[in-house]
Order: sequence, then C-alpha cells, then structure tokens
Amino acid sequence: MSTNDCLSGTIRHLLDAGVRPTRHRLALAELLFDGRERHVSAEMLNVEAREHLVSISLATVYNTLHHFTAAGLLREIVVDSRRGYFDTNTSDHYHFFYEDSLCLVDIPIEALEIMRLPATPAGKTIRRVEVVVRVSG
Amino acid sequence: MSTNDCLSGTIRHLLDAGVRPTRHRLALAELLFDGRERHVSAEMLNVEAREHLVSISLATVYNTLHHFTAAGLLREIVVDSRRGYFDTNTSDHYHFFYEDSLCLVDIPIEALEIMRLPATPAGKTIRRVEVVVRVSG
DNA sequence: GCGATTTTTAGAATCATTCTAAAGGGTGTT
DNA sequence: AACACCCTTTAGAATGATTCTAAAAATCGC
Ligand SMILES: [Mn+2]
Ligand SMILES: [Mn+2]
Ligand SMILES: [Zn+2]
Ligand SMILES: [Zn+2]
Repeated sequence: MSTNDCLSGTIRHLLDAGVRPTRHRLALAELLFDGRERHVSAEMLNVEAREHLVSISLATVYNTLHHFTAAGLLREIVVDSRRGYFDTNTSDHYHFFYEDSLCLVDIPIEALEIMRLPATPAGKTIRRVEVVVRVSG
Repeated sequence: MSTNDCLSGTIRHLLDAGVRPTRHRLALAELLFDGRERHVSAEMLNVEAREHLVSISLATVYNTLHHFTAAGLLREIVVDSRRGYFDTNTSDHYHFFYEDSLCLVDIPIEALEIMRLPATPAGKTIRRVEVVVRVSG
C-alpha cells in the first residue's frame, strides 16, 4: 500500500508530474482535466475559475498554465497571433481551427498521415510537427 | 502595345493586384518582392525600410502588409503567438520554424505529402492546411 | 512551530497591434 | 489651374495579451 493511495485523482495527477498540488493549482487542474478535450486561453480559464467561485489572480493562471506545460500536463498551441491556447491533450495529434468562432477541435493522429517529411536541417532537432486545418463558414 | 509597357516590374506587380502604387507601397514592395523568399514581421520590415532611408510610419507598414495580404501579394503565417509573420510566397507550401532564431524556411509542397485528411466539418470550408515543423538546437 | 523555499498577488510595465482623427496626395472634371 | 472626391499616411493614443516586480501568503521539511 503506497503512501498516496488515499489521494484524489487530481492530486495524484499533479504529484506524478512533479507539480506541487497547491490549492490554486488543484482548482485549475479540476477545471482542466475533467476528461474532456480542452483548448483554453488564459483569459478563458480565468473566467471559468471565477464562475466556479475560485478566487485567483490572472497572473497565477498564467503561471500555472506555463507550469503545467513545462511539467508535460499541457501543451501550447499557436493558431492565433493574438492569443495563446493550451491543450489538455498532450499526445500527438492535429487540429481544426474554426476561424469564425476561434475554436480548436482535435484531429486524431490516425486521421491524417504525413509522408515524405523533408530532411531535418543539419544540427537541428524536430520538436514537433504541427498541422492546423483552418476552416470557416 | 499596352499603355503600361514602360512601367517598372514593381509598379506592374501592384497594379496587377489592384493596389494603387503609391510611393510608400512601392518602397515596401521593392524590399519585399526582390526574388528571395521572405518571411517578415511588421517590425522587421519597418527596420529594413529605415535602413534603406525610407521614411515611413509603423502604422503604414501594418496598413500595407494587410493591404498586400488582402490583395493576394502576401500571406500571413502564425507560428508565434507574440508576433505575426508575412510570407512573400503565396503559393501552397509549408514551413520549418527555427524556435531559437525565430526564422521561417519554406518547405516546398512536393517535399511533404498529406494523406487521409479527415472529413471537413459540416457546413465549413477549408481555408488552408498549415504544416509547421518546429526545430531547435 | 520555525525557517527556508515556493507560490500567489495586485498592479505596473511591456510589446505588438489597432484605432483615431487630422493632414497629405492622387485623379478626374471643369 | 481650381475643385471635389476619395484614398493614404501619420503621430500618437488606445487596446489587449502577456510578463514583470516586489511584497504577502502558503507550503514543506524538520
Ligand atoms: Mn508562453
Ligand atoms: Mn492581421
Ligand atoms: Zn488538441
Ligand atoms: Zn513561406
């Protein structure tokens, strides 16, 4: 019987990633990791936290999103040069981006196949291959 | 013999796109459409204009970049949520993004093949399929 | 509980981009 | 040329997302 057997799933989730499960981080983690695929901006998550009566500063939302990202619990997606998005799905996958509603929707990795990737530039490492299908209408 | 036979290539380029070839637009177009593949931010182009002794306001650089983009002379690329890039290559192609130096390099369309694109969401139109290969090191 | 280390916070600062409103330029008409 | 009309350029202010600062609060190991 490990010493953590009685911890909630969310606390375990944070501990496993090496993130100290403070009150605020737990509250945000509960909102983020609820099973749905989520693509949130800092401002969106801040609003959501307030709706759930969690008192938190916007700076802490930013701190936490970056912290979770560094710990591998989130990944950052760039689709809009005005706003950053964070994705709760950290596995390899791609995205639809609805330009009108600014919504992101996952494209599972197996729904798309990339062939003949060009040679990696000398001395460089590929960090990620991003595919964004921009749709509107 | 058309009435435009004696115009410079740059003026013709703008006229053909339906853009009035004003002094400032011509200066920026000369910098942008010099044959190289270019991926510039507004700030980069502004600095370049000043280096070439072109007196221009940053607002005009933004106006012109957006104008050229609307006219199909440029396209906008999103790789960094802090800054927008404009690409002089408006044909279909993809990009390497060097995360350390913030540089973009073209990947020709034939260097990469995408198979099995997922179904387009109902009622939507695909505006573009973007591929960004992020590299570092 | 205590002291060391993190975390949280409000508010200011930063930075890219857009907006405003006024001045400047181009073009066609008389 | 003078005029009218419309488009462009401009400086500077405004905006909005994000980061920074420095001090207060929370957390952790002992
Ligand atoms: Mn970031
Ligand atoms: Mn734009
Ligand atoms: Zn996703
Ligand atoms: Zn390009």
